[in-house]
Amino acid sequence: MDTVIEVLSGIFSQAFEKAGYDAGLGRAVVSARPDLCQFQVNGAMGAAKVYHKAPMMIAKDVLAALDENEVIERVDLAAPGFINIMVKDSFLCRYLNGMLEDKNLGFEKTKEPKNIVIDYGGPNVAKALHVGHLRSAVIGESLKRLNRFAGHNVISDAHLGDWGLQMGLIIYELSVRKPELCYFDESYQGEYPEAAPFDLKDLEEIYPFASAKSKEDEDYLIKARNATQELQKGRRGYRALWAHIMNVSLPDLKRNYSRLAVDFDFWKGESDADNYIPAMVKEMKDKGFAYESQGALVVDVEEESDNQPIPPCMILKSDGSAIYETTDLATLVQRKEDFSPDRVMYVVDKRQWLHFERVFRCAKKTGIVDEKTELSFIGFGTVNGKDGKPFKTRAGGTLKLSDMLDMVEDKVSIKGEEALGADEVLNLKKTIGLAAVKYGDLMNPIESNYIFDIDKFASFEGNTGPYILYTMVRIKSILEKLREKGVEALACFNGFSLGSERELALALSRFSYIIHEAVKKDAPSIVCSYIYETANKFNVFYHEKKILAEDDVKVLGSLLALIKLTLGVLDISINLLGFNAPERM
RNA sequence: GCGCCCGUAGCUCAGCAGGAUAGAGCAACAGCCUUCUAAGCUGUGGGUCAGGCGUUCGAAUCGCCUCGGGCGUACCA
Repeated sequence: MDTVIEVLSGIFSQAFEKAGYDAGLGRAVVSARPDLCQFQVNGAMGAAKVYHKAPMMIAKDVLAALDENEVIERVDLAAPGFINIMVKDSFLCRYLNGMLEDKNLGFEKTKEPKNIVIDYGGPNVAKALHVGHLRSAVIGESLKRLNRFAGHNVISDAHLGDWGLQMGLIIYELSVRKPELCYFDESYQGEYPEAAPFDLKDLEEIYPFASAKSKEDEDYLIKARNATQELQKGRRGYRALWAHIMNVSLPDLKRNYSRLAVDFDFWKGESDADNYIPAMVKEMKDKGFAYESQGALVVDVEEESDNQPIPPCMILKSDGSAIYETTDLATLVQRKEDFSPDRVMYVVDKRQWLHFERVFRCAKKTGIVDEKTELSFIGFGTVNGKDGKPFKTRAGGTLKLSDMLDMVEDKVSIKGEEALGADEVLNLKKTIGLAAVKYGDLMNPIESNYIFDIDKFASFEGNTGPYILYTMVRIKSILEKLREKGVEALACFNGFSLGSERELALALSRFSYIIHEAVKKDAPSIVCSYIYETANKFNVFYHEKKILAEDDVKVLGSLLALIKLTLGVLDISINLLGFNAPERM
């Protein structure tokens, strides 16, 4: 199904063309003045410049050229050249009935599916997920779902941070604490123990400790770097420790992501790129791209058009070990082999812009990816605390993601809790809390910083995830009662009696357009504003009309269709955002 | 230094391929539950869109400048 905007744009483009103007001027948009019209076309004013003619004259020409159709109820002209459009209720009903019959509510999948790899999550192993990891996970998951819904073939990859300095830091710190372990004995020839010499709690303490120490103690940092290098070169004991770290850490990461309803097709990491590094480096050298500079191996990526100095892309550090540019490049080699992607999206902190700019340039320059492969940097803003600085707990530390979720869930109070089973209450808290957190994040444009205020997140009033869920639960409750009355089959749009009903219907008719926009712009926030508006319009209508009290069968059919479609729109939308609604709350 | 981002209501933020009267939420105040869940709905107050200049019939939106804040700027990720 074409979207309503497309239908109107089609009609007006034809009219512009027929009247002798450029067809592109006929683009319709949703009205900025709902008191005057439902849609508008502003092309007459744009055309005035090009055709040296008064906008109103052009608008009149267009009006005269308008073909008869079953869509438009009325067109008004307003100074200086606005074309204001009202559509026929009959058209709207036909359109909405079409949506109702389709499982995707009239949304058309792309005719040119792409292979898209989305790289998000990016957790460091051996380090608890904290609120800083929230955005990548939540945004990436939504972009994955949006692109899949749009018909693309999407592969999600967590891209674990498991090969860099953080591993060397842990290994070195362990060697300081427990030098007697066989892993550090280079002459050791036997099998290493199956059990790790540490547990999750130890790891969560060791990494921050080592990381902090390396920033103060240069000698310590050098030793950690050495450990990193030896790990990468394949020192047996270190590889064994690395495997222990992975085994201890990964299940916990998976638990955490699962709690966020975030899942990955692949849990590959930087370490998986390791096998691809030697050949990649050799090729870059052979082709003359990579050269030695200050002891390190680099590829120049600066371009003439740059308005700032762009440092070269570092392929190997001066000690020969890999840096995150190396692993990101090698990962592109791996992804090309495994998935031949048309597009690779990186959902990462926007402060990493320059890093990815260099990686992308280097990948294209050296032919790791071809020119037409789209490499997208989806940089998100920082999560700040109330003070406007990167979020910290009151004690000054980072807040663990799981603790944050616990806090939000604790603040969810369920009405009539006594009447429900303990399990249901628990599930409700999880469902509502997750909606609050995800919606609270996704409603912000990706690139914006936002202030993470736990009280605000848990307040659940106004424009929040729980508001959307609450609206859906209201609809489900009515539908359930109508099911009991056995009238559910009547659902069919055949007209509108109330203004609020038509308002809601118009909002529903925009569903496909909104999803297309969100996909095109990589912007889940567009879906959030849309469902807030839709839920709000439903609630206005809800207060105005007692659906269960309606006796007229035809009217009831329309009302039923309206709320069913509202639920459908909200349901698909929140699923694309990455959360679900309960049956009651 | 160079570059990028931001500055819109008391607070937190939308809006920015120029378009009509700049929108939400929170907070404040006033209403609405014998009737489908009040986590809701209605209304009121609140703005030199940081400031200046320019382009345009029209600028929060585009360009230039100034002021304020944040971030980035080869061996962390």
